[in-house]
Amino acid sequence: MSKALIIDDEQQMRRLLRMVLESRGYEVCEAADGQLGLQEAAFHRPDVVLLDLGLPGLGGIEVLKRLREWSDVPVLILSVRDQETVKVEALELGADDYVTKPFGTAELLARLDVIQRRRFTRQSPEIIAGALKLDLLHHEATLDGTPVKLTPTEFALLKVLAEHAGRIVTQNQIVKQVWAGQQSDQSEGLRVHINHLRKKLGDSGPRIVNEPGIGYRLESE
Amino acid sequence: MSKALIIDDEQQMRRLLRMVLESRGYEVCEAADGQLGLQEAAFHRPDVVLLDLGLPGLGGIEVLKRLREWSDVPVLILSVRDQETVKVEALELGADDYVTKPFGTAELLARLDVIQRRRFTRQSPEIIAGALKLDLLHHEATLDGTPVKLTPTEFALLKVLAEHAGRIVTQNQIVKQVWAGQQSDQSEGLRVHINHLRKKLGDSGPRIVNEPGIGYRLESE
DNA sequence: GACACTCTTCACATCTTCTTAACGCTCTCT
DNA sequence: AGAGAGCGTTAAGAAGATGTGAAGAGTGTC
Repeated sequence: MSKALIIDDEQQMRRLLRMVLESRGYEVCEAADGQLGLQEAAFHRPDVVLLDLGLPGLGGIEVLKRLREWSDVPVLILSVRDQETVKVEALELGADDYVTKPFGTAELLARLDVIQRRRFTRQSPEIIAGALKLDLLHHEATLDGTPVKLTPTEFALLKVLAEHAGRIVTQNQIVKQVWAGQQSDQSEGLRVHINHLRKKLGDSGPRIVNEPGIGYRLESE
Repeated sequence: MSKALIIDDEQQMRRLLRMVLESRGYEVCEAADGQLGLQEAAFHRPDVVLLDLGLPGLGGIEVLKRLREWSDVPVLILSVRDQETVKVEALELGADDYVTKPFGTAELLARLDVIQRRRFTRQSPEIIAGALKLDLLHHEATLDGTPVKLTPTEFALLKVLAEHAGRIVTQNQIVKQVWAGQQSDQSEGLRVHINHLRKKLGDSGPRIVNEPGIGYRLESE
């Protein structure tokens, strides 16, 4: 049975969520503010976290940031409309998805399913983008079946791009995910590694195109 | 209520499908060949498409390919046995699932439910104003589904306008939000960027209207 | 210690984007 | 009609971002 942690300051919302989740077979625990939420997360080790962005005191973003320092637990953001900027920030920090209040229970459960399933699918860890295949388990990359030798950072970088193949990935997002937990500005080195990747991928594979001022995109032709 | 589009050349099959779908609460529209199907899809914007692979003229595969050029709508393939190669091709082109004729209504509805739910996967925070869509996470703008290339400031500017779509935004407000944290007076350059945006949005998209002496307004329509 | 490998840093060339300035148009007020 | 304000449009230089090669620092292996 899966454990879910609800971090929300409104008691009414917590009660609603608990009902919905328990009816789906989740084991539920609650926290009324960010500080308590982090403690609960550390203690109960939930399988999924539902996090309200509009927390008093320790804000939702801050909670997510600290949580991500030691945990990969899937996080579903609960937000109200017109918090677009905050939502973007949350997703960049590694939140898995979000729902906008007020939300339908069907949608909530569907999204929970998705991010839970993503967890399990990671056990057959492969990312495929056109002719490119990344074997996450063995840290091996193949292009049209022939292996490509990549260094650890190159692999991590390519992984981020391939996960969002076809879409733009912000330099911020890349740096945050590839050099997680480092403070020094790596945006310089990013260019170099992109350069190396492009050479190794050659002409046959997917192209890494730059969107000036924004980030990069992996084009699977 | 969800809208479903049936693309099949056999009238009998269309009638059967319509009955099943309407009993489930779908709003149904039909097309007897691929060409019409694409037109219907563009016009009615269905939430799900049921596509027969054995279409005369413009084949099912071709229809799917063209559909996917501008739409992410979930597609359920209807095929007869022994079309394995074609089915694989369809799935690779972005079809979501298939049922083999003859099929049971229960199975059909079940699969519809599944691919409908998949619509929820991975939501990005976005602003929508008519045909225009701004994906804030990926910094991507699309007009009727086709991507529009915007520079960072253009994107920021359009974001401010789209957030208040239909209402007037003062030049002051625009400048403050787009060039936040800069002191130099950008109200000159604003005109230039508005000009660029109008060109890129073209005639099909929402118009940027000037309110003399006040500011600008995005007319969604 | 020599070597191979990787990551980072720097310098410079190249390209994109931003800003500035200039000019013409339209509208309003006198 | 003329003057001025506000806006649309265009072009060009400035500023900024990216591509690319190479050199040095750190690491682990033999």
